[in-house]
Formats: sequence, structure tokens, C-alpha cells
Amino acid sequence: MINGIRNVDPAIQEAVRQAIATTGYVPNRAARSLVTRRTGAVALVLSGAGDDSAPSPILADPFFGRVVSGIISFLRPRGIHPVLMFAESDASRAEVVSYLRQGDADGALLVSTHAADPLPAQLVEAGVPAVLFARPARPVPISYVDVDHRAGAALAADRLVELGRRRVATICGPLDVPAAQARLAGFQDAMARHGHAFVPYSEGGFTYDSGEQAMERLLDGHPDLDGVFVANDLMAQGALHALRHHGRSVPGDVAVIGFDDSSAATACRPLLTTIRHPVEDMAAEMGRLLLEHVHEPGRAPTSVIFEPALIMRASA
Amino acid sequence: MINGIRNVDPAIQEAVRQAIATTGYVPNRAARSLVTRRTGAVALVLSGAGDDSAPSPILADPFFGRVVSGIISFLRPRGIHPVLMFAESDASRAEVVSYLRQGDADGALLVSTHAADPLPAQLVEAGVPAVLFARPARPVPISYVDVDHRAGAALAADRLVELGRRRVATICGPLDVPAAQARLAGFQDAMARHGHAFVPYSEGGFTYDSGEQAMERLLDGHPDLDGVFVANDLMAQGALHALRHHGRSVPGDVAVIGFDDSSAATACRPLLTTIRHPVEDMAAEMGRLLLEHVHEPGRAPTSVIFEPALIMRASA
DNA sequence: TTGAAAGCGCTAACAG
DNA sequence: CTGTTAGCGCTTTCAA
Repeated sequence: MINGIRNVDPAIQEAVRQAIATTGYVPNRAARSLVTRRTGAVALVLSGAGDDSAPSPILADPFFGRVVSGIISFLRPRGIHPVLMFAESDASRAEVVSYLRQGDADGALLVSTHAADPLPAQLVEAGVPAVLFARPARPVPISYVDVDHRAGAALAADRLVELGRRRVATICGPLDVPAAQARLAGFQDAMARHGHAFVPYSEGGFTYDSGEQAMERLLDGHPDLDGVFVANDLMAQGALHALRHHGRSVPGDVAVIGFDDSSAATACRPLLTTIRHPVEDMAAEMGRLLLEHVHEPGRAPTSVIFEPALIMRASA
Repeated sequence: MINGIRNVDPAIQEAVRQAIATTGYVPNRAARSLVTRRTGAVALVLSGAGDDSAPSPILADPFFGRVVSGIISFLRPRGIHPVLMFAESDASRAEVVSYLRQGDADGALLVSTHAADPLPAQLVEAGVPAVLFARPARPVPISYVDVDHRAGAALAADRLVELGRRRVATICGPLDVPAAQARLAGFQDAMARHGHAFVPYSEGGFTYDSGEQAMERLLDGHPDLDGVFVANDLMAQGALHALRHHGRSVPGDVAVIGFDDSSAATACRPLLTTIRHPVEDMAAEMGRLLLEHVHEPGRAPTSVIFEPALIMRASA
């Protein structure tokens, strides 16, 4: 009755509501959860390398906030709350699995920063409903959302060609992560379609510094380059600095395109033209998929791929 | 017995352990929580302005990740997990309060980005154990941790004077937030002690763009300035850009000191000299204080103030 | 010392 | 349709 299901005398209903309001009654969720076998919580687990004492650098990345934001926007209206967890070591991974098995949360949303993360497989094995942020490096029967990295990279290639750039290079991410591979391959393929068979590249680690250094290397080997696609905005920011340092104007001498449309893209000058990674929408979709699995345990894994978009600003 | 409290025949203990290991038994926390009246969860609430649909911009700030990191490092070894919540509107604040009263979490860690946030007072009224990240703008009998903003600003002033800078200005944060006020006042006082009675200042909003604009205004009114203290690193990054744009070298023409020692401080060139805000340590201390209140309900509010430190890099 | 039993606050299945 | 009752899985108290 307290849930307003049965039809009761309206006067009584009102009286009860009054009582509730004055008493400040609130149902106890532990008790409810004990019988319904649902907690109204999902684990948001950040899984990466590194050790447990110093949680992964993903926290320093504005990307993390966007994921959280998207997840919350979907979960909150449904009365579900995310519980934050890290899984950087075997011990903490085991803890996460046991937490989920204890029924402390109804499922897991997993953002993995490391290529060969064993957690997805462990979650599947434990029979825990789970959804990943990106396609797992090794095939695992699990749901995930992802962005079409190749298509995004192709957008960048098209733009560079449209601008008439002919000596184009790229700074890619760590090649053991699938997303970095896909962005590089997508860019190379698209440039090939435009008649550029060979595209020099330099590998970075998705950080500001690594972007700066990769740009230095590129400039070393190809001082005449006039366009560069950088696999994320943070590295692009670093690349911008290296270009300025070497007297190149952007976009005059060299056009630069980033990837992500993160806050870094507007925290540099010139403002960065970039490929929008719809992180918030993707995170919300993770929530949706997870609830599907929670409510329908047998459900087969699904993947949802999002389309990126070119965001034109000043750098290209 | 399963908790290993009573002394049982070791052989039996071993047998049970075996059984547990093979069966994969895990205790159910909802059931335990029902009787112990403890959940093993605390709410991490981000409270700010803005509307619920687009969670606060604090998420885009690397500061958020540092807070989370510090909190987790303290909570995890104790088997406690943070539940993420936003409170941007009256409705969501009410939801947070009711969540806590439902006993869904043992207490709240509150990071407020807005000056006159009513949530701290509401939490106190509801009798919920809570700890704030910074001193509340309006006095509320509640525990909090903070950094000595005045002392940090004084460190910056001392450094600028030590460098022989004589035409010094400052970019402060929004003056309705106590921390911004304290940094400004601390800087002015310290400069006064060094014989500089008047320090021009320009107000920003703690964002990159606002820092850039504030620097423009300062340069407009005081083209000969040779040192500037900026109330956070993000604004300092923007200020750096404005200075470069106006042909000033850093630190040659103008020395720049930021505040926070956030990731922005190393994602700009020259590397930013700044005041270290020990966010992670403070966040961990919040956890400690909260557990104290949880275990000892009557406890009087406490505050813990941390000392900032000057981090010397290239900009000053 | 060890085992049995009584709830914690709720939901769901059950009679009335 | 409405009121009653039996657990959910644990901890804690109380007998044995």
C-alpha cells in the first residue's frame, strides 16, 4: 500500500501520506533488497594497470568525468546509483567480482584502460551482468558500446584532404589498445583512398607529453609536413605546443585535428578541430544495456556502435 | 564462526574454508546490513549549481578525479565503497537526504562547488554523518577539511618578491566562494607585508577562458606588470596563453604562479610553478573523519586544515 | 563452549 | 479485495 498499488480509500491514503510526511518515514532499502534480490546499485568499475595505492591515471583525464556524467544522467531518473570501484590488481579484481557476487550491486559498468584486462572474462564467468565501454581486446561474450573509430579517423582524413594538405602524418595511441589501432588504420585507409599510399606515423601514449614528443619526432623526419591527425585531444595539445616551439603556425603551416572533443580541445589555442566522441551518450547507453541484462538474465550480449562527428574549430 | 571469531577445531575450520572456496560462498550484505544497521557504503555527493540533466562542470575538472582517488585510497582498504551522487537542484538534494536517511549509505562526503549550498545544513538537520571538502560559506556545525588558502597565497607572494618582481597583480576566483576570497586576501596581505600596499586584481571563474580574459584585462590596465599570481592552474593556463599572445615571455617578462598543482600545471609550457593543494590527502582525511562520525554518532564537528606547498617549475 | 531461536524491515504469497 | 503470515540471510542473544 505504501507503494500506492492497491486502491484504498482516498481519505485514508491522505492520512497515511500525512503520517509519512510528519514522521519522516522512509523505507529501508536493505530490507527490501533482501527480499527482492535487487539493490538499486550498479558498480562503475575503472579497470587499468598500475597499483592499487595510486588509482589509475584515468582519473586525471576529463574523459572520466564525461563517462560518469553520462551514466548518472541515465541512472538517476531510475533511482539507481553507481558505486565507484577500481580494479588495478588481481587482488582488487577479485574483490570486485566478489562484491558483485555478494549481490551488493546488480551489475557492472566497466571502463577498461588496459588492453588485456582479464576482468571482462572474469565477470562473464561469474555470471555477473556487465557492459563494457569499448570492445574488449580479446573476444569475450559480453555487451559493449563503442564509437566507430575508423569512421572518425576517416572524417579527419577527408577534412585534411579537403584543405588541400598533401604531406600528412598522424600521431597514434598505444598500438596495443584496439581503439588506437582502429584510429590509425582508419586514417591510413582513408588517406589511401585519397591517393596517399603512405602516411608516416609516430606512436604516443595518449598523454600531453607523449603527444609533444611524437610531434617532435615527426617534425624531425618530415619537416615539411602540412597536416597531422592526432589520436586524442590531449596529445594534440602537446603536438600544438611542439609545432609552436618549432615556429610552425597552426593551421597556416600545419593543420591539426584531434580526437575526442574533450575539454582539452577548448583549453588550447588555436581551438582544436577534432572528432567528437559521444562519450556521454555512450555511457548512458551502457546503463540501458546493463538494465536489460539485469532484468532479463539470459539475454545475449549486444554491442552498440556510435557515429563520431567532425567538430570544426580553428586548427584545421 | 564464519567471521573467524570463535575458536573452533582447526580441522573443521579448514574443512569449512574448503567448502567456502569450492562453493564460492559469499555472505549477503543486504542481510547483514539489515541487522547491523551499517551498509559499508558512503555517499560521495557533488553539489553545485546547474540543472540535473547536465551534471556540474566539476566533472570536467581533473580536481574531481583527485578527490575520488584520495577517497578511494582510504576507503577501499576498509571495505567501504563510495556511491556517486549529484545534487544540483532542490529535488536532487531532497533525494540525497532521503537516500541517506533510508540507510542506504552510512554517511556523506560532500564536495560543494557552489557558495551558498543548502545541502550541508540539510544534512546536519537530518542527523546524517557528513564531512565537507571545504569550509562552508555559511557557518554550519559540520566537519570539514580545507587547505590554508591564505598561507598558500602568501607562498606565492614570497616567491614573486624573491624573484625581484615589483609590479605584481593577481587573478582571483569568483569572490562569492570563500576559497577564492581567502586566496586573494592572503596574497594581498603578504604583498603588503613586503611593502606593496596595492595589488591590482581581476576576477575569473576558475576556467581556462576566464583566466585568459582576466589576463587580458590586467595587461590592459597594467602593461608593465612583471608577476602574476593566478588562483588556480586552469586559469593560469589561460593567462599563459594571453601573455604569449601579447608577446610577453614567461618567466622572463612576467613570472606566473598558479594554485592547485593539478594536471593543468604540467599540461602547459612553460611548466607552471604553483601552490600544491594536497587534494588526495584531504579527501582521505574526509573519509577518516566520516568514519569517526559514523562510529561515534554524538561526536562534535572537527576541521582539519592542510598546509599547501610551493612547487617550483619553470614559470616563476 | 556451542547450538537454537529471535528478530532486523520489507515483499509476496496466502487465506479470509 | 483486504488483512495476515512466512520468510529473505544474517547477527545476536539466550539456553542448553
